[in-house]
Amino acid sequence: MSEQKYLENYDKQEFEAPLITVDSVLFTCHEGELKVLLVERANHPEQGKWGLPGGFVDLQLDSSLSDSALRRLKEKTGVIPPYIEQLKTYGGPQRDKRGWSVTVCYSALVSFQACKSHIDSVADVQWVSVEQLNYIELAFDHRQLIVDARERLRQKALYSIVPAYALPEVFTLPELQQVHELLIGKALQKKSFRRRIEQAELLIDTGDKRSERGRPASLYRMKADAGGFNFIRNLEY
Amino acid sequence: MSEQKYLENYDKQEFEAPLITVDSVLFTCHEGELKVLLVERANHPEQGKWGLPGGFVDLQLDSSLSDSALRRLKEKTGVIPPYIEQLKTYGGPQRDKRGWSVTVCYSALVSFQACKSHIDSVADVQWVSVEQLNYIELAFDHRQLIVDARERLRQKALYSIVPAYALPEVFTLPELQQVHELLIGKALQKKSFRRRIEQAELLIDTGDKRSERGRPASLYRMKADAGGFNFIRNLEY
DNA sequence: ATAATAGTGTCTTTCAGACATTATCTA
DNA sequence: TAGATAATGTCTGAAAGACACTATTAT
Repeated sequence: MSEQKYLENYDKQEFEAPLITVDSVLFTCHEGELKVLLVERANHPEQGKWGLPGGFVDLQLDSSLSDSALRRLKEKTGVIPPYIEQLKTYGGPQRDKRGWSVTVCYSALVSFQACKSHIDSVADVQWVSVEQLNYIELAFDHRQLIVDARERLRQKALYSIVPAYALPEVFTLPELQQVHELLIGKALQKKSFRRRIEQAELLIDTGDKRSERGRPASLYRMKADAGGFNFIRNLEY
Repeated sequence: MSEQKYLENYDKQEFEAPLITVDSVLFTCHEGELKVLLVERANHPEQGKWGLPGGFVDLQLDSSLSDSALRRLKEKTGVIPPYIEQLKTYGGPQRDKRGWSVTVCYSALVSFQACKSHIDSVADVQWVSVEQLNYIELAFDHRQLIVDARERLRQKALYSIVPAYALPEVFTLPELQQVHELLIGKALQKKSFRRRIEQAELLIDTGDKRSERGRPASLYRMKADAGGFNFIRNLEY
């Protein structure tokens, strides 16, 4: 049989296939806390529980998996987050009551300000601090996905400045250090932190300063490729 | 409607879903070369081309995605590889002629010896050195999956001794260094390489030595948790 | 002036790079 | 003994940790 004949006769339904979804763990940093975006589930299964933004791939709308993740995040936040990375794919017969299911999980970062107005305007989307997560019942295995995303981001904080994407476009070095400390779960040496960022020339000094109690801090923005830079040596943990 | 009623009425076929497969890039090191396991495709599509070991998830046999990957690798090599890690998931409408498809890709390592007899006994499975890959037409986007797996393993070689899983259970330090050099694509300082492994106490000296031309080399085996260890400082590249 | 926060100076420590030297095997 | 390969000694350099010190604002 030729390949063409094979394709004409191919029946996608011949074998039972898993359900497949794409979910995202979207983090931000606000008021000194690390927060995750949760969505209240409008439909079964797990109706009424809170879970990660995501859903089935739309074969018409989505031309890639990251497209699908970004489409959902845009729906829920009003913006395309500046950082998204594929985390891991989870699959098994138990994680969804409808049957064998697979979810491709993404990890993303956005500033609180970028989506504040959009999120304030809807009732079924909220930022939840990672501390409060323990007191909320989450849908499916989403608690595990958040744990894994957090651990990955923690590693990133040790050898990159990717966490800067959880801040507004313009930020101070002490603010950035705070995000890293939140993720790593440990205080960092101011000097070490600044030194490595300066030496790698990852930030642009805007020339402006921000003042509130004490000496004003210089304001920086990330260079275009700064998110892709990895230090050769990790911070201690 | 109750969740129970919802589940009873749920029709998995209601929405068109992507095809979903699991593929693995299995590496080994043999005769100073890095090699990848390829399988000749018996069926359409891409019949006759060589591709990665993998296939559709079997909802009865597989209880997780890694199960599915390991089942295929066992079929093709006769053994369960000692190292497997999820690499990345690829999805889109173009990568498989049958339609929108997703593949969850794993990266794995095994010693050449462990599966030599099994692989020699079948005609549709072979080790191909990464150099030769350029001259072989590969199915789907498998060339890209191999490139990505190799790049990930290259990174691992800079901060871990995961590449040791591409060697037999017992190996010498010069052998291990050679695998790292193959992956990183650069000669390493003998002293630096040995020092970090010694200091981290990742290997057990078997007490035996292997002799062939020159001073005999000590034989080591990995400690149980050595694959999970990461150095805080990378080798240069 | 004081408190608060931002930012620097500088010494120590850690660990990889470089490369010369020594050790132990076979032919 | 010569050649080959394994393993060590040791100096240098790069970059993080520690922490005291200075700088700049508001009240």
